[in-house]
Amino acid sequence: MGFVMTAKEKITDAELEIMQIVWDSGHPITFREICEELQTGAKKVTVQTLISRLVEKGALRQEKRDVYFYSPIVTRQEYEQTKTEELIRKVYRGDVKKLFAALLDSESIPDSDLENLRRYWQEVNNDA
Amino acid sequence: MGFVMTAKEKITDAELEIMQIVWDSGHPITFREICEELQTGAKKVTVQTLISRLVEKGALRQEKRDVYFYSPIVTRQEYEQTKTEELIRKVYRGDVKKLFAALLDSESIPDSDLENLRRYWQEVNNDA
DNA sequence: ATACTCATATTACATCCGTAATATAGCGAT
DNA sequence: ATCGCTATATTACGGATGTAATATGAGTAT
Repeated sequence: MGFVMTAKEKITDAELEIMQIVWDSGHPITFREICEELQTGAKKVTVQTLISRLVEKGALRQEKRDVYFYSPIVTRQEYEQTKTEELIRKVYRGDVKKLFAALLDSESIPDSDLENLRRYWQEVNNDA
Repeated sequence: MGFVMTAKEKITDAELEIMQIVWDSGHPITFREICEELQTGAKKVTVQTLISRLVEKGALRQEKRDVYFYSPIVTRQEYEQTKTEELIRKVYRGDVKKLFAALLDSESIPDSDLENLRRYWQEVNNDA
């Protein structure tokens, strides 16, 4: 019932880059490691700000060892789910079929997936 | 490629409410009509600001008749497409299959669509 | 000890976004 | 001519966001 939703929905684009790295690494990681993985070219200080905000928001857990270690509180699945539902709700106004239609049309979708999806679409539209 | 993208991607949530109304009405509509359709409870002045910003951004066209009439420059399809690709790129990092997985798992998705989708998913995963 | 580097904290700052107050200009009722 | 309403324009303003400068304190190399 939308109780934890607040945190997940509020992760911003720049913060998401951080979360992706933490999610990818299956274990608690340090500031240093995060910086090493980051592709964005942001200054270290900037990365620190983003991490701090994620901790404030309750998206990351911070454990003090010798140095801070970070691990996700919001899981990747939760986040993906939230953002997907948000897309359906806001953009497609609840109509999932329209999302499918867009997927079928997408140029950013590779090859084989598309072909399968297309077949599926035919089926659905035949008995509808 | 990617030449008009700027405008579409930058339509914000509040602005999207306006676009949805303009898209729904198949013809150029006035400020008054937009206000009547809007559910958000925003003050008229606020609606004006949003419309102005949409015109500035090149999402809406403004024609002076007796009074201004607004019609979309960015189409609903273009917008849906852009936002969907954005989701796949940023959240799923290009992996469409993961989007499907999330759809299958979604509690916010109604009934029969889900059942069809589930079947499709089985097929795909059987020969993969 | 000194000078450097690195982790962390505090503060800054421009732009965007949601929301709106205020101002002006035209039209219709009196 | 005047009052009031409506359409449009201009300005405002707090919070979020992306980006970062500055400060501080601990550890390391010399």
